[in-house]
Amino acid sequence: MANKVKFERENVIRVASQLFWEKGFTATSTRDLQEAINMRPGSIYAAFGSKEGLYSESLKDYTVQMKSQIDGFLANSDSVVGGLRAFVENVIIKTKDCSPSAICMLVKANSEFAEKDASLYELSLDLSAKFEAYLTTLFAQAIKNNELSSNLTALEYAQFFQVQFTGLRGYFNRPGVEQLAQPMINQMFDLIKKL
Amino acid sequence: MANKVKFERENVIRVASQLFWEKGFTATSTRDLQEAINMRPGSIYAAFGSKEGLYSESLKDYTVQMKSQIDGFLANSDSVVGGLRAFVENVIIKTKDCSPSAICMLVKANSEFAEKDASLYELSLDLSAKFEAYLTTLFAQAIKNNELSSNLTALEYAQFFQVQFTGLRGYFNRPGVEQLAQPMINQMFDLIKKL
DNA sequence: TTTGATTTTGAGCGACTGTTCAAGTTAAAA
DNA sequence: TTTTAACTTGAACAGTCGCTCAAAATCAAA
Repeated sequence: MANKVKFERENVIRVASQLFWEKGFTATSTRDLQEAINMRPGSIYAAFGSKEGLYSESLKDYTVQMKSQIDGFLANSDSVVGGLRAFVENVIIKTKDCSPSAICMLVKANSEFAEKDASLYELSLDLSAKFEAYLTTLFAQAIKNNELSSNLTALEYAQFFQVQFTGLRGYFNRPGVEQLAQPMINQMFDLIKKL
Repeated sequence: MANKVKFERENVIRVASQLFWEKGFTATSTRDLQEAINMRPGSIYAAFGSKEGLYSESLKDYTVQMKSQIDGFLANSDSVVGGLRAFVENVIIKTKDCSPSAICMLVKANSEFAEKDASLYELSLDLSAKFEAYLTTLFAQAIKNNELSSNLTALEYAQFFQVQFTGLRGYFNRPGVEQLAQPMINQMFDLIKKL
């Protein structure tokens, strides 16, 4: 054997993720990254292959973090819908100011790569599909628990949730509308229960 | 006097707008633009000052086009809500394949510039606010016409519309979900009428 | 036809891009 | 202690970026 890898891979990816999330893929230069993660080009390219490779890992890690965040709120809630509501409130209200962007990194990726960059476009589609599948299992559980009616399928609830959540995050990506967040989240969950 | 301006300014801006809309500001190079609008650097910089200047004009033109598109649908509809529904269906279903992106250029701008580039960030916020004000006048008319209840203010309807519309456009920015568009638009307008 | 202000051209500037790789450093194995 | 494979470093490469400006082209006015 030989020298161990000095940097902590997970931590590096998390820092890179923050930068990519804030600035987007194209607008983030490798020199920005070098400074943020404190690695020299050679090490970065040995570990991740390319800027695209590092972004790819960052985006994957982002979705993992988001899922585990939701799981956390679900564990501390007595209902699925309550857990999701706590998650939405946390993202839109509580962690708004310490987040690199109000807009979901996955949504930003979908927007930035649409039809262009083959590999990253495919990745963002794939991760989006997997997240929708995950949400669908949650809503299936909510229906099973009689938290929600069976008028809609679990997938339809998941779709409505995504549309509403993405729309709200986009809307609150501007200054001076903070006091509208809670009422609009209330409206969102009122609607979900009445669908 | 002297030589006349050869290019047609409006047309150039419209072509540039398509490119910026598709690729985003950062990922669009001045050489991409040169080719698309068939102008050499000197002419572009004489006419628009900078890449940022051309983008600025493009984004402004985009919102003008969007407004006049809505006005067109309103003129051909017997109700405000009907006109808005025709507009939404046109954007999400009918012109989806001939549009540079499924996502609103203004939303893309809000996402790309958030907290970063001062001037373009301000511009995108300003245009967003003006568009919301425009929408609010439309919903005020709809309430006045008894198309919608007075449970919500015109502004609240406008906010709900934007959240839903933006969310839907983001959701349909992926392949293979086309057949869901009409039902989800129906759901959106059912909800608006029941708010 | 000549004039002259205006517009267009495109070579090219300096800065920055993603990436490479030879040389240096590290620490487990011998 | 020496060896050696793994890892880190940072100068530097070729290409692209936004942009400039001297020279050429253009055309209304004289």
